[in-house]
Amino acid sequence: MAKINDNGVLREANCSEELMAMRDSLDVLGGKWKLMILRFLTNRTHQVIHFKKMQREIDGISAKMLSKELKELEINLLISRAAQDTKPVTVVYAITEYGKSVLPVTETLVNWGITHREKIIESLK
Amino acid sequence: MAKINDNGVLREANCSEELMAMRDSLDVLGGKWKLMILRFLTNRTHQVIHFKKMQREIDGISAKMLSKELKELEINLLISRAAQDTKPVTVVYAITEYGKSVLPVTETLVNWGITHREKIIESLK
DNA sequence: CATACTAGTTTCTCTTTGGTAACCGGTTAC
DNA sequence: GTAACCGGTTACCAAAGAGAAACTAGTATG
Repeated sequence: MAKINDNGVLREANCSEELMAMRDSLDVLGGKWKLMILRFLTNRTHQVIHFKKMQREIDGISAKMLSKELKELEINLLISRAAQDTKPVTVVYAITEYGKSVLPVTETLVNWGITHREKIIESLK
Repeated sequence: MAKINDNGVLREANCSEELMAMRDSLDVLGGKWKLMILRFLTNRTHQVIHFKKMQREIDGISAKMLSKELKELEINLLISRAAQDTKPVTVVYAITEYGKSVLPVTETLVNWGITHREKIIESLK
C-alpha cells in the first residue's frame, strides 16, 4: 500500500512507519527473556506452569529476572497470573489470548535460529 | 514432528530445542538496533545507503551505536560494507542475501507492532 | 527441631548498554 | 582561511541489565 512510485518519497514515509511499529514491538517484547517466556508458555498450554518449573526449564534464567519479566508481561496483558490456595502456595502462569498473537514472532525466530545454526555448522566444514 | 504423545515427555525435548534456537537468534539479532537496521536496509535495496543517511533516518540512533551494530551485522554476514573512492569518502551499506532471510522476523514484528498500537488506542477509548 | 518446598524479594556487585560531545583525517565549497 | 560534509573513533559518564547469594514467609515432612 502507498507504494505509488519508486523514487523513494512515498516509500520513505511508509518505511518510517514500519520502523516505528517495530520499535513499539521491541519495547514490549525486547530484552533477553520475554520472547523466551512467551514461547515457553505457548508450548505448554496443556500443562499447569508454576514459577519454579519455569525457572528450571528456561535455561539460565534467575528468579530475579523471571519475576521481573513476568510482571512486565502481565502488565502488558500477554500472560495471566493466578495464585492458588494450596500448601505451599502455588502460582499458575499462562499465556493469554492476546499473548498468543505473539506466536508468529517467536515462530520466525525459532525457524531462523535453526537455519542459522545449520549455516554456522556448514561454514565450519 | 516428534509429537507422539501428550504427556509432555517428547514434547518437552522439542520445546527446549526450540528455546535454544530462539536463544541463537536473539544472540545475533537481539538488542535495541540490529533488527531496525536490517529492516531499514531491506526496505532500501533500490537505494544507495551511506552511514550518515542511516543515522538520519533511523530515529534516535547515535553514530557510536550505528557503527558498533553495523560491525556486528557485517561479522555475521547479514550486511555488506563497501568503501567508495569518492570525495569525501562514502561507504555503501547493503543487506546481503543471507540478511534477507531475516525478513520474516522483521515482518512479524512490524505487523505485531501495528496491531499492538491499535489495541492500546482501543483500550484508551 | 531441622529440613525442604513454593514464590518470590533484597542486596550487592559487575557488565553491558547507551548517550553526549569532542575529535580526527580528508575534501570541497565559499 | 574557514566552514561544512563524510565516516567514523574516542573519552567520559549514567543507567539499565543481569547474576549470585542471602533471605523472607508459610507449610509440611521426618
